[in-house]
Amino acid sequence: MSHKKVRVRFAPSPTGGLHLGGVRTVLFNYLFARQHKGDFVLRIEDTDQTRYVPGAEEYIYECLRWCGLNPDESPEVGGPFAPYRQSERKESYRQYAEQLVKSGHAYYAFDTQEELEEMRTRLKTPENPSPQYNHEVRKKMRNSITMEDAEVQDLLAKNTPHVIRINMPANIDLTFTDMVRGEVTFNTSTVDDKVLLKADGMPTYHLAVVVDDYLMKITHAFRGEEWLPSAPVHILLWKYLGWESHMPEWAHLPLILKPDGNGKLSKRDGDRLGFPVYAMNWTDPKSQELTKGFREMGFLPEAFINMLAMLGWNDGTGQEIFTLDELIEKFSIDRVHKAGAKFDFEKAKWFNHQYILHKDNETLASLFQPVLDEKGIKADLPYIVKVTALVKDRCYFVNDIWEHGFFFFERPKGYDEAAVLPKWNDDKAAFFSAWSEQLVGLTSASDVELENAFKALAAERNLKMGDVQLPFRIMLTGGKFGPPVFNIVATLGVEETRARIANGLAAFTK
RNA sequence: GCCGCGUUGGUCAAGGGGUUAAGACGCCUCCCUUUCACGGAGGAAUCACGGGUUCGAUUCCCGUACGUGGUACCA
Repeated sequence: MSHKKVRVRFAPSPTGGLHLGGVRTVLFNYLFARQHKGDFVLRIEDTDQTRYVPGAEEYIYECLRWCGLNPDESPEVGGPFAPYRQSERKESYRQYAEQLVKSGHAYYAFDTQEELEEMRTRLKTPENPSPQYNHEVRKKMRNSITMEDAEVQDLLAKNTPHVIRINMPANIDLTFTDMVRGEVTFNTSTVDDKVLLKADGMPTYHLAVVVDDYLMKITHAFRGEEWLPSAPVHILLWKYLGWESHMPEWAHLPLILKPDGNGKLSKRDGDRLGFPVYAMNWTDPKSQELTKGFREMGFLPEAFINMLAMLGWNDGTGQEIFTLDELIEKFSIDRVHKAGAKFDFEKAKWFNHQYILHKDNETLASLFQPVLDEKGIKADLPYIVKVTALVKDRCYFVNDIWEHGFFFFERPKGYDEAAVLPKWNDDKAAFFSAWSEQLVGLTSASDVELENAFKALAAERNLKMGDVQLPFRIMLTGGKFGPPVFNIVATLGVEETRARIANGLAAFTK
């Protein structure tokens, strides 16, 4: 078992944007595979044809590319176990379902939707609000257990719509070991006769996941905790199909919850609370509704991944910033938390901030350039790099470079007059005129030289630095913000600075 | 309702029979800075409750409460 090559899979159904919990599942799969020199496969679980959403599959590929978590095998890149799209494997499932019928572990059921509904409403009581099609109920339904063999054969011969259901044992305790939770026990009496093969011939998730994990030689299965209650179905299927010794080890990952309580985080919460839930922007092809993504919000993929890794896992040392390679090296499934975690967007922002702080200015600047392009502002890269270096300290997102440095690209549209006017006087106006003249000779001065010259001039005219530096800043930026004044001057250049002094002087001297 | 899983500051969490119960985010104070950040130093704030077991439980066991997931021909 231990010498088997590790193979893991991420198996999303292409029904919309990829949720951050999904990306975390990808991450854990990926880390585990890389750490064990194994394979990471992407399998598309598109067995529900009624939920097919165009574009969702391509979106998933793009997400994984952006995150840098590329699969070794997938519908896109192929692989030795192709096809990787379950709809294309349709034909392979029926035989296994039939095999289960033959061995008595499954049966044909001919109940119509209406009959099922009727059964549920009839059996529904306050004590049992959701009646299940189980070992008791099946005795009163239309299936190959209650009907005569001849009748069943007849219905089958006439192509009567039917499903195949698992025949859950009435009362056995099923225990298995989960890598995250340890021993977990279920009694089969509490689980229903799940449909294995639908009337349209497609398998349900329950059958497909077992058959494909077997066929694709999956050794470890990671999935969200919401799957835990159906684990007994899957385990029994492995057993009934005769593959028990090949069954993967299970790991049910804790859920990511809403920040304000009450359930799993959903895309609606993002809209409601103002942060992304999907990895990238997703536009619903039907409604054209746009759901915002982390990528477009200005998250760096490394930061996004790092943040996700810490949601439910830590290495025990207190370290929080990890490169992907470090994560591959240090990740361990026994250090995955059992309890769900409320998502904290403030912490997510902090991660991105850390990555921005340590990212080189050239990369940041080129990521920022499109923002300028969009605004129709032309600036060359070296200049953007200088600006980036000056403002990145206060940026949580790449896009924030604009918010904190817009005045490097356009002149102030207005001034914080309340901060200047009350203390404005002729002496100060004269000082700035003189300073502007002096600047002509300082075209290649450094920020420090500029500051010294400014200080000397102020002293000469009996003005305190504090009295003139703030007005100067406001002339240049419009307000009480931005990097150190003389860095701004050095970046803007003498010519532009003089123009702004002139404008400021005009505005303040009314 | 039933079944499963869980519960350490507001949030993420380390720890796991004897500790001043780490650390991070956020919040607050101060220093640096004649803006704001960055950086630095501090601060407030935690073992859900009740029973056991034990010389001793935050830690182990059992209950309760609460949270969360499932209970589909969805995944």
